[in-house]
Amino acid sequence: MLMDLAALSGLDARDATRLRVLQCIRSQEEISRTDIAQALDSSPATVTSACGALLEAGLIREVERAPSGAVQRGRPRVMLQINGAAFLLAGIKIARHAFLVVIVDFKGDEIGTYALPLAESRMQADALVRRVRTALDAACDHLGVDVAQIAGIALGMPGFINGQTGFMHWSSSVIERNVDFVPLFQVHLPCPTFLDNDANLVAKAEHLFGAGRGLRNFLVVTVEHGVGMGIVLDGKLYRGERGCGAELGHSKVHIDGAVCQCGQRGCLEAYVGDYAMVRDASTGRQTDAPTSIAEILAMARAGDALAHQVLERASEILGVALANLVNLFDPEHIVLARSRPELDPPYPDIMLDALRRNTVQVDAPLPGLTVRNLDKSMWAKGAAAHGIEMLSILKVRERGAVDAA
Amino acid sequence: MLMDLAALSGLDARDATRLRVLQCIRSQEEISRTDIAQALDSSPATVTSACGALLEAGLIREVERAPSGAVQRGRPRVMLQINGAAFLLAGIKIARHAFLVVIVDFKGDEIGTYALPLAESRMQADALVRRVRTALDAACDHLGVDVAQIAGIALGMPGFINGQTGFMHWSSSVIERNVDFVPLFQVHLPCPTFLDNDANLVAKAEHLFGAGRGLRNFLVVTVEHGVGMGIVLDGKLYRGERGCGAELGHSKVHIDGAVCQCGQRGCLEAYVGDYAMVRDASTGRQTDAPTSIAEILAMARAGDALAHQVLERASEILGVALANLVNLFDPEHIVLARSRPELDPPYPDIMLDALRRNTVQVDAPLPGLTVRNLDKSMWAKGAAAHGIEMLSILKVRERGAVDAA
DNA sequence: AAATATTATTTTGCTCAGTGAAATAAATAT
DNA sequence: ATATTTATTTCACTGAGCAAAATAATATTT
Repeated sequence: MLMDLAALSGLDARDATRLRVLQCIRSQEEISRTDIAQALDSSPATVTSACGALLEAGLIREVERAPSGAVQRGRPRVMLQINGAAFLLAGIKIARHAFLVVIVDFKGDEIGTYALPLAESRMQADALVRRVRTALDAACDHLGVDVAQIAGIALGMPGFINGQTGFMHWSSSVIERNVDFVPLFQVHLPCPTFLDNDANLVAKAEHLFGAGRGLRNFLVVTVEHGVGMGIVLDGKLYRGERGCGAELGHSKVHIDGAVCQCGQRGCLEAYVGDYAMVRDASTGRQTDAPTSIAEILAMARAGDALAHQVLERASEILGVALANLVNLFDPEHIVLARSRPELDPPYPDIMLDALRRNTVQVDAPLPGLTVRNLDKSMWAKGAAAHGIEMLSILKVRERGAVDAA
Repeated sequence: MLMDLAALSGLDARDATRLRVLQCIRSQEEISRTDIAQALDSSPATVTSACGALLEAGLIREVERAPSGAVQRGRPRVMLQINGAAFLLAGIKIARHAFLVVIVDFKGDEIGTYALPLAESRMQADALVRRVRTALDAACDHLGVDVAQIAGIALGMPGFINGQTGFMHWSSSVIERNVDFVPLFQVHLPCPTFLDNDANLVAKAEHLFGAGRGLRNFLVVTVEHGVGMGIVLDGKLYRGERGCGAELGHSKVHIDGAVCQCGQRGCLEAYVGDYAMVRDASTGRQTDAPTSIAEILAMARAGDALAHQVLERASEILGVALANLVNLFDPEHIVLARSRPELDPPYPDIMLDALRRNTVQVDAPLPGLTVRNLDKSMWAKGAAAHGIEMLSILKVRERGAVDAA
């Protein structure tokens, strides 16, 4: 229901069932065995046995409190929920100028965050992994957590990365190309470590904890310095054949249009990315050129025509880009995550209007749209979500091994 | 491997296995049991039993002829292949001015085609289904096939259609909206009948018989009057949440661009669709306005600047649109199916160049591109492909029921 | 308070798809 | 002819998931 289970390596049918049950529980705040059976369309007997294993492993727990709402006749259902205390996990976003660490528990609740500033934005893979260790230790120290309690680490990084294998084809944060990080993780890090593209991880966070909870088809569009996208289709992340799809930021919105940081022309992010808006709003100014979206907004508010025009155009183009996504993917929902500050009126309306005017009209309502702030911890939380998912698999499998012994 | 089997209604595990084996055989010209076991990653025992059922049902057959190539030691493998004679099937494309019927056998080989011209391009659902019956009878008559031999019918129609349920939300060929065709089929047609969107069906045809054979992620782009797209992800057709995705023709390539037949502006097909090119190449001409792509090509060849410019622009825009698809979907392969006539040099190169220049650069090679002629029978063949797939399911299940008795 | 009704969960015995190992089949090599 | 090799089939078994029966825990009725 939530993830591609069959594709997970070395997971037998029983583990897959347990995992499905675990994810069903996670997708609700709390749920009874009967309801799980119904949700997964399987027999109560199967659910009982899977829950037994999960309880024994400490991954879930029974809730004492009576279920709220109208009291029913008959034996009351026992609600199950994720046992947050099962273990801790570190999500780390490899950003340009810092490593952002968030420590979460198994339920996804945040224990705390920590940022390790960086001098250089690109480094050798080996040095990067050592730095991750430094960041982890510092974060634990800062938050009063024993590093030994951390059961897993998940890293989010821009670039083309195969999240299943931990192989990085290219990243703006790493000097080398084509690096297999797995051996590096094994040498330098104290626990299982996972790596994936950062936009994918935000999609995963939305899928597990956010607006995408329980949805099968939705998109996450991230707008900050550049523009990224995560695609969830059929309940699982779509990565493309070579692992380099979802490059919305470099889809073309104009023939021979504005120059992009990638060197091509007419890329979406060359109009709506932070850097592009700053650049465009600075054109022709000798002094007082804006250096951030906040400054452009302030200037527009103060009546500056160019600033207004840049914001207006970006809003419209982003609306059109979202409309194109609706036309192509027809998703259930789109999450638009953009960095602060939020845009003032009338810009959001310009975007929504462009979205509406450019989607194919059918009877069915448009997909839902959630606009949310993409703060730094969101990225790291996405990494954590990925880690939770991967660790769930490990733990369930581990438990299976214990059973067998 | 080839299709979402679990999603098929009422198909138990055994039927699903048989179907997987059947599709594995279909995906190769011929294949031995051993190789099937390897391809499906299952045991030879399982394959033996599945093949037994399929042989008994007459859906496959053993090939007598010794396998070609170097003669091996040991017991020679017995090659299996689809038994084309298992049954016949009619694929029917509901086009604007005609019903195009193609009769194929179970292997997908064409028995023959037939076109029934239509006076009106839109009609009531009921009348349409009656006409389908007329077309079927006429086609069988014309091709010397007994209608009773036809085991299934598949219809392809433009519009928003749920291919699983046979429910049509909207179609340009039908006057009503929101029609459930299943009861109509039951009343008027002599055998199981399936309905789907036409671009999806072309994708299916490519998947079963064409350039998409054995691929998991590929796109089919159709360019004729308008622009359509079929998306195959993870081995199955992606239809979007509301069944109205893949509207590539109405994705926007210009803000406030050319007017499209859908009423919006800047749609891809308002630049590269046949109607748009004819319109644009006619602009400002009092006489000798072209009425077809062939005429525009002839004019360009004769040195007409406007005709050349229209062709050049359409080629470039189509290249950019394809690049955007690569950037978003990162498919294994793209099939570009366009109606005759083929474009002369330099237009294909302009398109390819635009494609290359606008895709995100990674180490991995670009997805493959097949440009193919989209003749009328292709659509109908797509319908037939869909019908074969659905009928395979029915037949396999039927056989299961016989076994049980 | 006891009996009854109702709903949730667990237990039990069974089914059946898929498997590994052994048997068999069909060819080549010696 | 016999040994070797490879493909396929047979057979006994495993194990996931299920239906039905049993049990548990509650509310309602008598």
